[in-house]
Amino acid sequence: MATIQDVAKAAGVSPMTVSNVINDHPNVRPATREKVLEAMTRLDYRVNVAARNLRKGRTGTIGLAVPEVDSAYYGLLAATVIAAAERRGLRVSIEQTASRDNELDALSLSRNRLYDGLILSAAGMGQSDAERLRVDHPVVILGDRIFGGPVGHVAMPNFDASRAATRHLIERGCRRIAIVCGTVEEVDTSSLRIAGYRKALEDAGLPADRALVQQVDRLGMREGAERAREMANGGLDFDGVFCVTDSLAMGVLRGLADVGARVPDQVKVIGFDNVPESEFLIPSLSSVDPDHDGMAERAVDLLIGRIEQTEPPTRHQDVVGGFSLVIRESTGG
Amino acid sequence: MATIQDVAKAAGVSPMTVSNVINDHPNVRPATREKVLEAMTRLDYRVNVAARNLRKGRTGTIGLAVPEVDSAYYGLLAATVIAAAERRGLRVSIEQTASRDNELDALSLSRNRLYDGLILSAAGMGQSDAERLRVDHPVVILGDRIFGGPVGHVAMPNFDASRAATRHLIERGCRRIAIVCGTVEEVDTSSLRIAGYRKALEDAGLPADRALVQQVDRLGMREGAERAREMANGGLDFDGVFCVTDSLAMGVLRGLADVGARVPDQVKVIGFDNVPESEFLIPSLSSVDPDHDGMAERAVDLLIGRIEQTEPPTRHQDVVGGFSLVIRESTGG
DNA sequence: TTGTACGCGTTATCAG
DNA sequence: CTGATAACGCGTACAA
Repeated sequence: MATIQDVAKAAGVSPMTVSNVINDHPNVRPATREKVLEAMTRLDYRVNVAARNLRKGRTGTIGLAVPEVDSAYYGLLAATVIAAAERRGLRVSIEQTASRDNELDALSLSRNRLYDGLILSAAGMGQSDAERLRVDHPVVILGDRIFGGPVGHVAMPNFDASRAATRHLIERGCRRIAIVCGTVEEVDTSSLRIAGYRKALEDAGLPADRALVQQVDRLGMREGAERAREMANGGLDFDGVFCVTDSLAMGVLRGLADVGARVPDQVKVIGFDNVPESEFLIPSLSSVDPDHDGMAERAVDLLIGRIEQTEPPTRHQDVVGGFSLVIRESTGG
Repeated sequence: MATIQDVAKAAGVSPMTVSNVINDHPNVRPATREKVLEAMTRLDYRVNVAARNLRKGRTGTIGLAVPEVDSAYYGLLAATVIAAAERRGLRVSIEQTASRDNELDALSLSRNRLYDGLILSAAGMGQSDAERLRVDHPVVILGDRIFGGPVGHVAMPNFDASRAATRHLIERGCRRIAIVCGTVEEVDTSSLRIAGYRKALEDAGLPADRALVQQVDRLGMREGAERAREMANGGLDFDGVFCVTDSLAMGVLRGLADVGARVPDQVKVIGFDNVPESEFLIPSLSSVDPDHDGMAERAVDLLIGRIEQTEPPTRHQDVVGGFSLVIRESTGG
């Protein structure tokens, strides 16, 4: 593999000149530039990014750490972040954190030195881990659970959006509304969404029946389907379901179909995330549409601010995204 | 940011000893090791991966380049490759190629020097690009289109699986079977799947009606839905649809619902990829289940072989994966 | 336009 | 056997 020195020698110039050509620096005579370019193609030269990164201390790449790469939501999130970063001239490398011990690996792991900064979509991280985030590397959390840590933080409008989603079900005539959510340990996505759900019930003067709060281990389709069947077969009385993710909702729709419950006639269902699939389900799924683009933009901007040092790296920043409701067939369209 | 020198100084040893401690090399007395570890925590030392990579010429990470990160199939693919690589002690960084000029960027781009090797899931790449793959870097193509290039290649069982899928529709009584596929330019996924489809029709003595070959720009849900509606509204006579991806099939199911066509009674639908969503659709989607795990394993193994130089880096290797049919409601399963 | 030092960890070589 | 010293990987900032 040819080095910049080889090219320099072949072109009869100094390594520095080759570097100048590569980086489109001015002050290189056209003739010289030609010679260098010719030598580069002849030797099939490629810059050694490791060397460049080492010297520059910058990589032009940010990392995006997500719990899973194979869920609709995180796929959407990744695509949105990539688009936002690209508009700002940054590349994105995605890494999956799930199979490793925990998300903190992605931070503490020296690996983050390969990135100018890291956007971390937290899932299994708790408040207690917040302090461990006190790294000198630029980090922005995209998601929930972490509050007040020394990092940037772009959060979903969990409470308000969940309240709105639940209110929508109420407006459509539901009186016994279940929520399917994750197990609640501390302040996290599920607990905030439950709070919004409860608030909406309270606003409407509906009783909060604990039996209607259905917690599952994973927020996946399978868990949604199983739980929906259990709810129906177990004789639970409900006429609406608010699912804290669309994946859960997809499963719930399927589970309800399995037990012969008609949606939206007998049960109305609304999800959260508005993943692309929602529009094409049968019935199509009503969902909370968080402002994915806006949140991704904000996350990238926050991160750039930290990278550029315009923000003290350990300062806390908090941003909450907007949302809208997308009403489709599953709530009577 | 502390360097290894700083740690050495703080611990009163040489940088070399620190390096030995970091890398668990023997020949370090426990007492010395302790001193070094203490200094490391005290200074909050993190190895500079850029420097290490530069020196070692290895990163322990492979790249995975996919056209999109937000489709069910590529998400699944990524998760599978990550799992396979992890079993072999390799990390995976995912990059999206779609928004850039073309997949070749991922190769020619110097960036690949950050990875020990690259698994490239080709989509827009044609035979003509094959030669440009003649890089000295370890590359394995996971997908289709490229044949005989100087790279490893793990292909889907396109022909056989498509034939089997179509045959399945025939066995279920379909006589007018449409195929929804991508636009065909050269030897690619769609053309191979069309060939398998045609072969199955031929085997059964069914005529090949060109009107039943429905080509769409993108293999996405929206395109599937639109096309299904057009087919039905346009008066096309069909009682079965083979979609070359599950995403297309999801859209087709939705499009058929829009026009009131009952699946599987009036029209049977089968997809390709067996993405996780398929199981939970209503109706659940029959699909070709390629041996994702096996293919990912093979791809990673091929790549490792090239990285370890046990294979000449420019040698061509070809592997075709296995498959099975998963029969669900959409074909009367 | 070029020489030189530098970024930082590791490999090779050498001394205790 | 433990540890130190020096050179190296390769591209770039800065002074010349």
